[in-house]
Amino acid sequence: MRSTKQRNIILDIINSSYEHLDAYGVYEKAREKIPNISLGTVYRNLNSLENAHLINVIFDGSDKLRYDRNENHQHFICTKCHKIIDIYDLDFKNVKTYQNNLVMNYKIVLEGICEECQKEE
Amino acid sequence: MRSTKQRNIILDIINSSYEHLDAYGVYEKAREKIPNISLGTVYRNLNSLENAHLINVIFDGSDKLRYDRNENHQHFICTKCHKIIDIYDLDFKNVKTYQNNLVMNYKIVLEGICEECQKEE
DNA sequence: TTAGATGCAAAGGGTTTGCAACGTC
DNA sequence: GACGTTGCAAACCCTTTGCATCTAA
Repeated sequence: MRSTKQRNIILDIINSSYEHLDAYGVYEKAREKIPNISLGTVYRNLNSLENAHLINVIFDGSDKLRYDRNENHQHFICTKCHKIIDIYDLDFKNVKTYQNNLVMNYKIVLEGICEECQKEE
Repeated sequence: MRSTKQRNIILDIINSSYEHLDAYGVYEKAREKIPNISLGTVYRNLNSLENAHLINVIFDGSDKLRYDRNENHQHFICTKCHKIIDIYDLDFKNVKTYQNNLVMNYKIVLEGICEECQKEE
């Protein structure tokens, strides 16, 4: 993965933002630095940065994906307005509320390479 | 939420399946019971069943959503082939592998209603 | 030099939606 | 009878992709 001006700026935008931007939000911020950057470039870089584990994707329950710093923390996501709240102090025993947010359920996902895919190539 | 033949069958398909079907997969199975059911009806019911917390949505990293029983368990998701493996015995301390699957990272999401949305209506 | 990256625009495709007819309560 | 639900098809819109050009290494 080469280092390009576009890729560096996109990574910097995500690393310095706490807004959990979607792809278009990243695009808008990137245009402030590179006015003629294309949305396709933003999408391609978001994908490659995520594959390289340099950023994270969040599915917030809406129809678009959102992007986040690669930093050890968890999320509360509102199922009504899709707000994402960072959690740095998760106490996982009997979480019924987090701060003043009502927790209805939780999801834990382990991500990785399955047994079959490890065998390939 | 009314009880309809379509909705009952869709719920039954998900409750009796361990395949983590996507919407089209649910549609195909539903057509075996109701040949003229429409894909729109499947989508609408998947959404309303999920809002009612009767089923769960899984984002597997591909471009489509997948649906799952509402039962207390967790998932391993392969980032290459998007296979989903049910986890019933998660030991959350230092998970580097789950069975023979290589775990690269994990995500914990609490879902619920945020403080602001609780005030509305 | 050359393989990967970009800009542009069009295509793709999963999901949503408008509407008339239907079914549930 | 009122209103939620369905079937159908079209629209939506987020995301991907083909291609010529550019650029990092």
